Order: sequence, then C-alpha cells, then structure tokens
Amino acid sequence: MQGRTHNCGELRLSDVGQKVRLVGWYENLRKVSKNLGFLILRDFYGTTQIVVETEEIMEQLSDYNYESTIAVEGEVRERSSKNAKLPTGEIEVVPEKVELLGRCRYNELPFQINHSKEADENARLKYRYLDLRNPAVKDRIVLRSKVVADLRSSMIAHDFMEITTPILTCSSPEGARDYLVPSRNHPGKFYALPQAPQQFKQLLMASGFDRYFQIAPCFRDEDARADRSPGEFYQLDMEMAFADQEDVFAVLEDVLPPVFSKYGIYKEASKPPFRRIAYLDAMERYGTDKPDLRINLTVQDATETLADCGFGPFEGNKVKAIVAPAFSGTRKVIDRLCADVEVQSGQKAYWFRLDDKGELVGGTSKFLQERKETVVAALGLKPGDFVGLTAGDLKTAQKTAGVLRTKLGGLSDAYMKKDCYEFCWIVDFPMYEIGEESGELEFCHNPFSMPQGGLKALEEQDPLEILAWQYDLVCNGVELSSGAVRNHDPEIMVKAFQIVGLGEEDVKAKFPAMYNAFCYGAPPHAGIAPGVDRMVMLIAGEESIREIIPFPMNKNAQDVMMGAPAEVEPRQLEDVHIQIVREEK
RNA sequence: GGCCCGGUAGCUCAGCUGGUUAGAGCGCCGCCCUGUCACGGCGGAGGUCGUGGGUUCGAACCCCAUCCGGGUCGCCA
Repeated sequence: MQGRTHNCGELRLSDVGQKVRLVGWYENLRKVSKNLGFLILRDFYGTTQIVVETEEIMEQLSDYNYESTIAVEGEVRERSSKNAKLPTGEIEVVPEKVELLGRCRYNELPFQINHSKEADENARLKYRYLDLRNPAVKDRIVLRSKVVADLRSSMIAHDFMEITTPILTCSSPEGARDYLVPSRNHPGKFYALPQAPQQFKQLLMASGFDRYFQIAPCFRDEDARADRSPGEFYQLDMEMAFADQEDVFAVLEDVLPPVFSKYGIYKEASKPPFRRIAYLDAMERYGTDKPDLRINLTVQDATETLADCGFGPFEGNKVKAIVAPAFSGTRKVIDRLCADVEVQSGQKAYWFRLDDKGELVGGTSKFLQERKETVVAALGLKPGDFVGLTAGDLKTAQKTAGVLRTKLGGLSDAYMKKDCYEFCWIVDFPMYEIGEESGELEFCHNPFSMPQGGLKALEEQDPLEILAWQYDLVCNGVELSSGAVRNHDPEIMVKAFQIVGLGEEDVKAKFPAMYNAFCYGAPPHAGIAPGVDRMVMLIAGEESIREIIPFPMNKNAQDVMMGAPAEVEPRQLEDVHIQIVREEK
C-alpha cells in the first residue's frame, strides 16, 4: 500500500474495522508500559491516536525521534476510553506495520512545536517550517487563504475582474522609499518594485476596463511596526470606471462585513451604510483619523477652561480633555495609563478626578480648585468622573488625546464594546496642508485625488479650505485603506499642481503615462485598496502582523530563514553595473 | 536616527539591598508503569548569566561601551 487511505482528521466510529494507512508526523508517544503506548500522528488535517500494543513496534519507534514522518498501516478500532476533545477521539488505529518516511535527525528541537507561539521570535522565524507545524500557527495561514479566497469570489460576483500589473516598473517620485532593481541591459538605470499598482489601475480605467481588482503585492522600503510588515504587503486593490465615492463605498460595504463576520473572532460586523466622519471632526472628537468606534469616549476641547489655569504645560497651548465616567482605576492604573500614553505618543498626559464627594482631586487638580465650578460645568463632570488631559499645539493635543482615548477605552468594558467590528469611513480630507517641515503648501494625501468642486474650487477657494474626494476605511481603530475619486482631467490636474508651485511640465515629467493617457479621454473613476494583512489581523484577532504572514521578515527587514538580504557574487554585480561602496565606521 | 523594554539551561522564566554551590516548569536522556490523551513516578545530563571594559574583598545584579531582539516616534503620498 502506498500513499494514504485517510488523513489524520477524518476517521470516525463508522470507520471501525477498516484497514487504513495513515501518514504524518510522529508527534508524541505516551508510553504506558513495555508493550502499551499511545502514539499521536499529526498531519495537515488533524491528529489520530495510534495504539501500540507490541514490544516490536515500541522498539522500532524508540529509534525514531519525534517529528519524523511515518506511515502507519492497521485497523481502526473503537477506543475503550474516548476523548471528547478530539474529532477522532472515538477511534484509534492498531498498527500492523510502521514505516519511516522522513527521519527527524534531532531529538531536541529549537522549540516545542505545540508551544511555538511562546518561543523566541527569531527562533520561530528561522525555523518557520517547524513553527508552522503548530496547528495554532498554521491555522492563521489557513484563515488567510480562506479570507483571500472569499474576497476574491465576492469581488468577481460584483463583476470585478482580476488583472495582474507589473512587478518590475519604474520608481515613482512621491511616497515611500522604493525597492530598486538594477537593470542589466541599461547601465545605470533601475526598475522599482511598485509601492502599489496605483498608476496601472488608473491606466486600466483609461484603457476601457470597467471594474478592476487585484490581490496586489506592494513594496515599500520603510521601517516596520507591529501592524506593518517591512518590505512587502498585499492589498485588495480595486478601481471602478464611471464611478464616484458612493459606488466604491457600496461595493466594500457589501464585500467586507460578511467576510469579517464569517471568519472573525467577533461575529458582529457593521451593517451598511458605515458611519461617515469628516476628517476634521474625527481629529476633534477622537484625536485620530482612525478612530476605534467601539470606544464610547470622546475628546472635548478644554482650552478655554484650562489653558490659563497656571499649570505650565497648558500655558499658551490647546488643551484636550476626555471624561471617563464612573472611573474605578487606582492610582497605579492611572500612572500606568499616563506612562503608556507617553511611550506611544511621545507626549505627556495629565489628569484629575472629581471624587465621589464632588471634590477635585489628584494630578493637576490643585491648579483648578479656584475655578472648580467652571471646570465641572464646562466638562459636564459628575462625581466619580476621571478626566484625562493633553496639551500642545492643536495637532499634538489632538493626537495625544487620541492615544489617551484608546488606552482609556481598554481599561473598562463600560468604555468599550469589545466583541464586534465597527467600520467607518473618514471622508472630506483636505486637499492641501502646510507641510510640517517645509512650511509650504503641499498635497495632504495623494495628488491624484479629485478636488471637491473640481476646477472651480481650485480657482476660487482658499487652497487650505478645499476638500478632496478622498476617503479612508477604518475598522476598530485600524486604518484599512485609503481611496479616492481620481482626478481624470488633465486640466484640473495641472491646476492642482500649480497650487503647490508645480506646473504642467512637472505633471508630465512625474506621471507621463497617466497624464498622456488622460489626454485621450478618460472615464471618471474611483477606487480603494484595503490592506489584506491588516484585515486578516483583525479577523484573526492577532496583534502582530507576523502571525498572519506565511514567511515573515523580522523588524529589520531580514528573512532569517533564507538569509535575505544577502551578498551576491562579484560577477552578478558586474552584470548589473553595480559597485559597492562601504561606509567606514 | 531618537526614546522605552528585554537578553540567565534546548524553550519559557525566577533570581531580594552585590555575598560564596545560579534555581523552577517544560523539553532531552535512563529506569519503572496494561488505557494514556498537557499521562504519571523515580533518577540524570545540561549554564562563556549577549559581548567587552570598569567599580568592588566579591558582580547575573551597580557603572560605561557595544551587539542582538521587540515596541514606539520619525518614516509609511
């Protein structure tokens, strides 16, 4: 007998009496005596108990290390003591023959397979093929595959067509650092890996395709975060011709919630239409453009009430307040909260409380006693309330308050409904902003977005007042995606660039293909590109993006399993006309 | 690049105010165990305390430098 008759997850009571051949990994042997032991055989589908009842097979097994692959031939038997926790727990296989298929040469592994999630991350990444044998680790990758399959079929059901776009393309002048690929045939010239298929999908619209999507690999040479993989990631990239913001919203509101509620750790997901929050409102009420709407706390402006109270950090600054009602945290909890905010935002948070007797206590309260009535009235305080405070220029105060709000929300179920997916759209982003470094007018997001009001707005309005048809999709405080109604009109495009001091020649130079294409009659179009990795993280309830990537890189963008990045042969460098210049330390 | 946290047995971690022989659980090896299922019992092996320097009679512990990992800010239109 070759191969297998069944997998390790499918035998049931109804199979009793059958002769079977199972193959898989030798996970464990619980040895009870010289001639009784219970072997756990594991494959992709599950585990099956093999009951060893002869000294002969017991001795044979003692030569094999755990994690070797073996084949077992024998008869299915009803267990005398069943295990309700296992799908195969009612049966066991009595082996007539055991065969070694692939020897594991080590009796000690870098970590224990079933506890690999607790092991050192570098060891897990280096031995990812062992880590992935852990069902709990493997399941995330299986989940990812299912989510992607459902997204794909749902998009196709919505009449979208998957079209692949080039991986070797050219460096784009805006945005993140590119990954460059030297050209052998063109000395001194480089391809770049796409940061997103942005321009290609817009060119598909100009080419006459109506509804495009792609599970698209994207490459950006930027530093990692817990929720941001270095180097590469995937987007559910989509674009629709003759469409506006409403059309894009309608598609994703239809496609995403069913996938989230079907596979997610939470079974409840927002129903369409998702809440829409204007960017400036989001910054004011939630202190972020990616609010977690599961948290019911909001930010208030307390500048007028508190800025001049005599507390140094408030002086001349904007002050933001978050009132947490019926607060029960101890001083230790509060200190921890403030420390966490400082670690994450780089800014300090302050606080005081209105105690049960109605007295202002703790933190900054001594600066407020004289104006107690005003403070209580302005913030609408009730006895037992905690007030978290942040200060700085408007953006700093808002952003810090945003971090504080998130941390406060995590403290109590009363502040946060945890078990659901709350989607929202952030809309009405400003078209332009004053750049923090340059101090000059810049595009707030991407220059391809259509300004609300079109050419007329660009000609007549204060640039800082102009809004763009630009939107973000947010779920539980995670930014899933940016999207926009694109600027498909060369005239408006040139005008939009002129406002930031660039001209027609710059547009042509920076985006020649798109500019030219749009000169031949382009459809109005709009699109978006939700991050697949982020969505799978939310669905899986994982905090680390590495858990949902089959072969992730470490924080420093190294693949410790493959050894990438690596040096190459001098000959290869010559081929592509590259010389290495090493920096002296 | 800045800041924060960490690095002690194969793995996870404890190790007090600096004190003489650095511990635990899991794993590994050996023996025992006829229904285990996180099997159990007994015994054993296993340590450059990340690295280098300093302070001290004495350093896993304090100081300096450095390397590595994670988080975060910058960055990611």
